[in-house]
Amino acid sequence: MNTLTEENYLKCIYKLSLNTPEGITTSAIADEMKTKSATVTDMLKKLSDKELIKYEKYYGVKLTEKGKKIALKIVRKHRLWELFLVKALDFKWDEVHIIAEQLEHIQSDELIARLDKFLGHPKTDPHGDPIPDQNGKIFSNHLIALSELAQKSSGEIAGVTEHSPSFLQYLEKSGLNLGNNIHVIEKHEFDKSIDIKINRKKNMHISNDIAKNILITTHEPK
Amino acid sequence: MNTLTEENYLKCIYKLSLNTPEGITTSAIADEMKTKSATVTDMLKKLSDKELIKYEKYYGVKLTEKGKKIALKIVRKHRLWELFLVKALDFKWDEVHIIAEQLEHIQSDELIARLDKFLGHPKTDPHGDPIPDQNGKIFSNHLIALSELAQKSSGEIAGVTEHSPSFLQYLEKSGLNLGNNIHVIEKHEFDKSIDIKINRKKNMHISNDIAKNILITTHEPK
DNA sequence: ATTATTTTTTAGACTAATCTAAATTATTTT
DNA sequence: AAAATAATTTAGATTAGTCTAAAAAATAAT
Repeated sequence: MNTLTEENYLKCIYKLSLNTPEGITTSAIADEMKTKSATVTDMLKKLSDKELIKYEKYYGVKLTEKGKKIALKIVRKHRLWELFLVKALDFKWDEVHIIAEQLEHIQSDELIARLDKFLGHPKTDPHGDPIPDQNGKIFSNHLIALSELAQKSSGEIAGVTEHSPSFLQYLEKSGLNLGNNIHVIEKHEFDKSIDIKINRKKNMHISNDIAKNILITTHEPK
Repeated sequence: MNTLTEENYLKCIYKLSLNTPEGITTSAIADEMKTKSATVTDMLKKLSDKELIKYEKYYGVKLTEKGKKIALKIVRKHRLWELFLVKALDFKWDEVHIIAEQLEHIQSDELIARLDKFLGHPKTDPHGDPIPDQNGKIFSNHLIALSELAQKSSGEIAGVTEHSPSFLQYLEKSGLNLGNNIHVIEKHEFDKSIDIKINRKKNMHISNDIAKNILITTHEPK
């Protein structure tokens, strides 16, 4: 079994590997974990001894299959708990992250299996992120950022790439919710802001900073 | 905030104080925590510095009001989570203790409040133990051990004082469930075993070892 | 292609929680 | 009441995770 800290490092490395497939740097991990590089180096040695990562000094780091499996299990637990908090306990989607960061470390395979069943074997969490299955497989329904959607075309909001409460609260206030249909009316060249129509009703103007953090599917979501 | 280990010591001291109101001994704690007396002594100093216990060398230990409040909050969380596991996730009552020991340390007052609401503000956990309220108040409906119930009198099963899976599984197999009506037909002097009738139907003979771990209320439980 | 800068690692130290062994205090026995 | 026994505390060591400061390696700049 791994310690809570080890689990958090694995999760962090997995998360970083989504954007940088090769050689995650020590400083990137230190940054994400809000700790110092020296601390990270020590932990990398430990994880390497356990064969959870492949680590070469001064080069960078990559999860092994074993490490990836553990990381995906933590992600699965995190997302199932987030959905539970929203669905069963009526939390709002911007309030659940911190609590799920604790719950994701509870050790019990039976518990995860039953939670999954309780929620009806969901495919995505409250932010639209896919929930890995028991084997760590992720159902990916190739999404694109709203900022990349062509003018005059449509899609549904399927997720977000930014999870801060302030961003999520902004979306909520603006009526931009998971599953909403979005039609791009016009894209403005100079600042990359766009005019959109939500659910064929409400018109709205949003900045590129917002648009690039909203994920769109051109098929039915969920 | 207190560490997980500190929380477990407080919970342990609280638990022991129910049977031994004054001066919990170092060795009793070491026994319960499955650790060594020297380790306990160190922790007692630490908890004493934080004013969570009153500690006098070579004498023993007692929770302060502050310490008791924290202990009761952990007990509250433990019992709410146990009930959640049984009610919502269909766990059996002998499977929930180990998982609840982890869940009880999740830090979020909002989470407890919502869990409590989700469960309908319950008064007792799946073992019949009372759930302390937000202020740490425990509703006590003065229970007696089945072994103390007089011959020819009746009551309902309201709880247990032993939580091991083997004991709970035995009860289940025998049809001795929370809320069942028990009538004492005869008490045998030589081995203190008793003959009972369950729910005015099934007759049964049980040993004193079993009877003394079953709690009875003479009024309606719950 | 040297030099300067940045990144990474090593070395040494600290805290929390634990242990064993030795010393101290309390309790029990005779 | 003194000796024997049991319980408790102290002393010193260990492991996990963290830090700062210094050394080493890699990268960037002139």
